[in-house]
Amino acid sequence: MVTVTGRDGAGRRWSIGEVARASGMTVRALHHYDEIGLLRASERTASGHRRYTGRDVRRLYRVRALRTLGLSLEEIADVLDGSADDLEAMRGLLAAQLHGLEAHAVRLRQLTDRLRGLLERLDGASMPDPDQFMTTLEMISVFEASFTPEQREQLARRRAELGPEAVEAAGLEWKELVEELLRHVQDGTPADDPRVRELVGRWDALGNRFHSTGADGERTKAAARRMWEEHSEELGRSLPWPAERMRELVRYLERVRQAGRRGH
Amino acid sequence: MVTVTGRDGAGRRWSIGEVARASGMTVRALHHYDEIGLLRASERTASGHRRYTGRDVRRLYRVRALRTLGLSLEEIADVLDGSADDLEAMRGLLAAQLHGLEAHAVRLRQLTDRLRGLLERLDGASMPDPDQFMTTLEMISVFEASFTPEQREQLARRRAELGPEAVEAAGLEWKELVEELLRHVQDGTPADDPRVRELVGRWDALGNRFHSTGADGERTKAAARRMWEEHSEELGRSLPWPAERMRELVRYLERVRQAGRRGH
DNA sequence: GCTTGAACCTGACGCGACGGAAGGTCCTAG
DNA sequence: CTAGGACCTTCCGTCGCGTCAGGTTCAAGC
Repeated sequence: MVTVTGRDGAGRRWSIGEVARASGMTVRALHHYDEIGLLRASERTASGHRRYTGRDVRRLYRVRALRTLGLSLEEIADVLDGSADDLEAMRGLLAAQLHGLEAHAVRLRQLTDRLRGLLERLDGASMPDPDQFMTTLEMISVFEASFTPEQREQLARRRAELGPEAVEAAGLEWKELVEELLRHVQDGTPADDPRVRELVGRWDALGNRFHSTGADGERTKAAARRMWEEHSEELGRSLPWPAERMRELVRYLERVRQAGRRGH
Repeated sequence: MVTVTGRDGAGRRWSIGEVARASGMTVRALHHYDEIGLLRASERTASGHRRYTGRDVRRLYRVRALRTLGLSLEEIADVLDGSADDLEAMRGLLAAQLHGLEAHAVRLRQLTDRLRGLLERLDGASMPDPDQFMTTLEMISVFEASFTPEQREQLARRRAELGPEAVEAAGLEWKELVEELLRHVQDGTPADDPRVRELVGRWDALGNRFHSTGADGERTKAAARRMWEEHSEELGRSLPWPAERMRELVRYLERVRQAGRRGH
């Protein structure tokens, strides 16, 4: 008198509401799965009500399990309809999913780190001016758009190697260089004047300290130069000098470097 | 002869294509920002082409910067249109964002851990049967639906405290209990028989080992019992006994416990 | 058989941040 | 004058459902 749940003829049938309550899904979700063909009720009553068989319910449990792993409904349909529950396909899918999630986690970590850093600076009361803060944000945005993630990481490593006081000192030296060069721009000092040539040499050396050597370093330097050329406007706004004068300065720098190459 | 970039009259205008190239956004995105009112070009040519002013471009840079922090366009519009760039509002928004992302990161970690665990089991070759693997997945899904995340963590901690060999031993003891009790079910042993009462006592003690004490532990136990009652079908499928007999066993257990309470 | 309330049905819109295509207008250089 | 590139608006699609709206069916009580 053993009731083997046969291929599909025998056994209980469940209404959509019963299935929903038992599985913790909503009726609407089941409707949706039916619509997209992921899980259709094997039978309908004469009036069109869905009747789910035991097989259907088992399939739903698999769907739900795979959903909690973050798979898309399409991926779930593919693997469930794959030839005889192919374990290899499943393995590949889960591995790919893990890969994607790990990549996502890395980006998330970077984001939270940046947010924490920003909030610290905000809390440090060292930034009382809303406009200055927004401008800092803009600069960060320019910075991020100009370098690849690898280059940014390279720059961060180099800064860490140099240490905070060296970075601070470099900032001060750079400030002096800007002041002096701005005076030369205003005075119309020719681009092949040895004095400005020396100043630009110090400028470039200063920049080099923050780049590593080798082909990667060169590419990073080129990206930095492009950033200055294309975004001197925005970068200038966060500096204590007028943006227009900074643009002129960048153009002047380029002329001095060219004169140096020709003179050599 | 200082050209102060006036309120809005003077200065360059940029076409949408120029702005897109300079900012790294797509023309379509700028159209979208215009549509939703986040960033509209201050002017139009007679024929309807957008002309962006310097102010517009500056706003775009802020939008882009805030987007890289993961804020929604609506949130960005709110802070940018807030009264005079309110720093407090900004702080609150960024703090909330950080909070949300941290919560997201936690869920992501749990997910990747689970995926890694599953893949290890798959690689361990200890699971050659696709159907068995799918059934394991279903059980996980039932398990996760039955307990709150806190309860799951509580159970995991308790298992770790007991150590793997104690868990293994408990599994074996439980298996024996099931076999003996199934025989009593089949033999129709009355629910108040001292032998089954003793067996059920051991069963409950076995379960108690995995729950912590106090109100939390009680709630976890209740959730476990509900899981057994409502999902003996699915749980039974992954066990070496027929589901129907497991269902009978669960009902029998309940009768024995009631008889015990009455007899006392 | 009738009524009533719960359960069920289909169809459609909405969300978020755009991508992409269709079909037309405008601008500029040759 | 013409070609082609830049620009315009409008609309559909994405993903996984939630949430109506408006109608039909079911099960129970009278």
